[in-house]
Amino acid sequence: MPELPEVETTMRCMRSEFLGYKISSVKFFRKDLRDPMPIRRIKAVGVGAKIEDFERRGKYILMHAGAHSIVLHLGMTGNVLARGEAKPSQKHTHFVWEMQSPRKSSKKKKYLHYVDPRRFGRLDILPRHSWQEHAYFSSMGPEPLEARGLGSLIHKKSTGRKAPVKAFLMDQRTVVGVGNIYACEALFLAGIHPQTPAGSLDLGSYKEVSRHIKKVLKKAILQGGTSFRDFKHLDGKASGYFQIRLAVYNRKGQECKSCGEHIENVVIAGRSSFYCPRCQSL
DNA sequence: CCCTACCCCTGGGGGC
DNA sequence: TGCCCCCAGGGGTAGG
Repeated sequence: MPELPEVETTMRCMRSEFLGYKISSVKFFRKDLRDPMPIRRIKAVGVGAKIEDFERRGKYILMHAGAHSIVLHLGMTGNVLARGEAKPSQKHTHFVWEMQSPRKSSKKKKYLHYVDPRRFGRLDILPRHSWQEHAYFSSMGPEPLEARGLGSLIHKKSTGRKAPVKAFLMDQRTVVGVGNIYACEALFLAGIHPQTPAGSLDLGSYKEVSRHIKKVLKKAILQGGTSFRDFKHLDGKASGYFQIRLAVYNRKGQECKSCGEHIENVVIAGRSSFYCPRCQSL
């Protein structure tokens, strides 16, 4: 599971591999991920379509092709591979699409493999002209790296909210793309305790959190996305190599890099949350 | 509406 | 070596 940086990295890799390619045939090895996959529609209108544009919105990847947009979400363990052969290279490969180069001279086939052990991912196909109106997207918050005045936007939404600020930030209606890792990291950098009621923070605090959200996401994108076990680049190599130095996430009991205090762990809205009790006092 | 608990699923790691 | 329990980057839904 990728958060925004991993999804962005995957989308960019897909674009560089497959932009302008036609989906020439598809093979599915099961019928559902988290939901049933629209296999008939993919076969009916996806096969033969040329992918003219790639885009990321929140944690979704969009492949725009003709009158349709193919939507892919990687869930927690989804992964896209670009390979030279159709044969699945690993367990939990759920579909393989044959991709045909737009250049006549290139007769070498490429194959898009989708691998997802936990199958929390999602595949759908929507009308291209109205994809943004679909429930996946219609209530999404702003893109953190594009929105202007992000701190003010978030602060405005926080009015009256009693939920912990960390849960509030991870809600995709507040702002998209912030998952468990980067929510912990951004709150640490901003010196805010993750259990602080969202509505009790002032504009200045939200400006500061927003600044750190952007900083952390940008840095992760530059490094190809943070990851632990499942996120890989399209060539199948693990990107742990690029792993970002995390200040608090997954560092329970270890020393805070800023003050030396031990990092603590608490469950907030069902998600494991890490913070420094001295740097992030309530 | 707001908020939390629970669920979907497989696999890895630690304790015994 | 094996078993068992806990945990994991997301997000939808049910129910208080």
